Amino acid sequence: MAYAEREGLDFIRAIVAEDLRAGKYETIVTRFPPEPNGYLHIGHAKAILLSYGIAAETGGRFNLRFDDTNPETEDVHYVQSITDSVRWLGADFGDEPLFAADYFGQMYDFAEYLVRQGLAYVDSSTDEEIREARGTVTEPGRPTRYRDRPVEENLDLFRRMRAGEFPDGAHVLRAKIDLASKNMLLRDPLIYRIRHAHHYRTGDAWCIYPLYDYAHPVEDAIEGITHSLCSLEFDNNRAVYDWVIDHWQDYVRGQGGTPARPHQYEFARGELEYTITSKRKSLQLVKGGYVSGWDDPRMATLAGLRRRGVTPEALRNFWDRMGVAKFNSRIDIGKLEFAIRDDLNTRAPRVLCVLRPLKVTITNYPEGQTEELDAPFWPHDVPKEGSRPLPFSRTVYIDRDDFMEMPSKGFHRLSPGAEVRLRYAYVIRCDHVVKDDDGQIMELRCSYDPATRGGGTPDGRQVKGTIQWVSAEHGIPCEVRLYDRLFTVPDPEAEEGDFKDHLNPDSLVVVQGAVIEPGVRDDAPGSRYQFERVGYFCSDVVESRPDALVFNRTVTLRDAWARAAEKGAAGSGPKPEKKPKAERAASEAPKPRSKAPAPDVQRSPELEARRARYAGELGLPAEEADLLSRELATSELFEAALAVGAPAKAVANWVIHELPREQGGRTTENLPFSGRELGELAALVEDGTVSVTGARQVLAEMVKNGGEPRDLVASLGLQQVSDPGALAPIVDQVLAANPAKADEYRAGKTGLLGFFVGQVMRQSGGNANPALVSQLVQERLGG
RNA sequence: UGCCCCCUGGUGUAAAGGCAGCACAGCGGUCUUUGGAACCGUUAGUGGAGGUUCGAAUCCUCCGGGGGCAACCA
Repeated sequence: MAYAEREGLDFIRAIVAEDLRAGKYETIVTRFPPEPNGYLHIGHAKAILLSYGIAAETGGRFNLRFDDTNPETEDVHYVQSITDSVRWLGADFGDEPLFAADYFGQMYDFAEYLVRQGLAYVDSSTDEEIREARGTVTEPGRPTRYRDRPVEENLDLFRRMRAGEFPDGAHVLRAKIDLASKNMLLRDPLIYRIRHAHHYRTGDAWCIYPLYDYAHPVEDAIEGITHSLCSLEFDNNRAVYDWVIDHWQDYVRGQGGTPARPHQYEFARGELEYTITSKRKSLQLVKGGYVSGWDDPRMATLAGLRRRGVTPEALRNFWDRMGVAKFNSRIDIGKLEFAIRDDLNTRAPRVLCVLRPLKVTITNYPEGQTEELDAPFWPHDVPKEGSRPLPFSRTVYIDRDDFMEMPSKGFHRLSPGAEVRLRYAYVIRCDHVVKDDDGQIMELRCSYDPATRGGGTPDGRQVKGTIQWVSAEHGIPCEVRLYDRLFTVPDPEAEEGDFKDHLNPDSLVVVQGAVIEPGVRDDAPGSRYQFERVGYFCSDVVESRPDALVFNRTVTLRDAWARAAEKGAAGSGPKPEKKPKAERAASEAPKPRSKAPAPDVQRSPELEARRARYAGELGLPAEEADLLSRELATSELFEAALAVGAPAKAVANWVIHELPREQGGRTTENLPFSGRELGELAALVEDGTVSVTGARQVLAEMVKNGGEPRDLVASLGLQQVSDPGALAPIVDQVLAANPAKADEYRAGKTGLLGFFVGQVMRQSGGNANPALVSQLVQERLGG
């Protein structure tokens, strides 16, 4: 992955690339922090692969850290399965996983520090009291009567909590942040609670346990994590994360250390159509016997996928192709299937297996004769070597689906009187259909063409169909498990009622009595194959044995014939309508308004008066008057800028449209320049001294370091060039350098105007008059 | 209901204010001893309305839609 260029990188990798470029970190450290209370699923794979991938690509480190701060739900059994899955995926986390529980001592010490700093307090309210005092989304919270406890009392109580003097729930430790915050999570979050519970790792050493919002940032800081990646729903938690980290830094510095400064970034978790990932619901499937266990090949768990025959590489490629963004979606299951096929195509040797055997007697093949045909394991386009001898005899099995007594149009396999090729063997013709008394087809009597040994047709005749077969005498019976999607609807959890109502009754079809070529008998458990024309399979690691082979279908082959047949079938129409991405089209879309309505903004009388003056006396549009008078700081800035003398409209544009872009995270109050400078900048644009493009560069510099606009224009060399005589040569040069594009433009691709203007602007160092350039380009190109 | 995040073809995504591109799916074709694979071609998109700008998917505003937050879970 090219970190030198950020183009094409997902937004998180772009941030990492930028941090690396800026020298913010020497090495990138990421982590995957599962709670050991369940199995990993395919969505976790995305998170693991993202964090691990970034570390690997940048030569950094990746930690697997168990976030085991809740003794009541966690178990060492999950530690094992999660560790196995992460290793299987190929995410290298060093020798051993890490455990949050190992940091309990440091977390406790830091908590005492917070107490001593007056940043945390022991609240002895009941949980209902705390919840009630927290307020609601529309009302601020209120302090409980313990919020202003003296530091010494807090410290004493906290130490006694830790010493085990109190029962569960008697007290909690809370961070003292802001009870009135619009962000509910900042309303004095709980950071420690009392739980006299046995912890799978620390035993009974602790009876107080830290909560997520406190524990997680501390864990990250202790490990020196640089980029802490998590899913979107933790967005609101980032404010607490940063609060904790900020104080952690003070704490560590106070001890003479140099603290790490991790940052949290959120991305959309990966969800897949036709699967569920909820721990609770998955457990229902397991407990209720709907599946055989957490590693049932139909489960979206990594254990299940693995048993189904999916490789880690397929998963890696899949998630790589999916990318990373901030939009929650459910991914088309077909994309996963593609990635699996794409991977297995070059990985799985081809073998012959007949799922539903139909006996074929080759009447002109000598009774008792056997011969061995050489059959390659790989098709011509897979660059791998190897073949095996395939025994052929007078009686073979073919799949019942490959014979049609009354062939439909376009069917080119076997039917009465027709020819088909037995893969790697001979061309046969069906002479006679043998039926039982009920009319069931029992056997086909065919003749073979000895000249076609190996499958070729020396006479050049066309044999369109080629089918798989197995010698009856040599083939070995086996069980084949055909797995399909577990649910019949793309989003089972979103459906009304019980998600189990949407279980696919055909998600597992067990085929007994299939017959496979003998060569596979002693292959290792878990071996993967393509059963030619059928699909990708692997032998089941748990239940397959040489004398009782069991194969799991990983994925079917893409099947153009089946698709065409389905399409031709009576009125089957387009496939089940997909749920629109978002029911966005409120089709009776109402009221296009010419002017956006001013929202209800509570304004002080003073600001209200200003709004009226901006709209009236200054003649600004209502929307701009509204925007300028919402906050005092903005209004003050505007007024000061106005005093310089530039037109109100121009000044308003800079305050409303240009400043926010450059402002970044800074608040208007904290800008290193005042309204006067902004007004002067606007004036410089008005009198043509600098172009808007150039002025934006000046503004960016002003936001960063302050300064006088006029001086900056000079020092940055941004005096606008509006002389056609000076610009024309550059325009001509750009046009001459891109003759093909010029032709395209003349042919009607007018979108290229922006390209040409952009090129000229770049070559002129950003100080050409863009309107003039645009005009020049259009003149030259006959626009 | 307050705050926060998000919205690009059917699907997943790219484009740091300057050519809307890639992949899957679809459709059509070539090739083929797998109705597989590969290859070629092709359909289709910036939620809406305003604004800023020479130029907007990108910046501003409003509207619409999706998601998150009022656990002593993570």
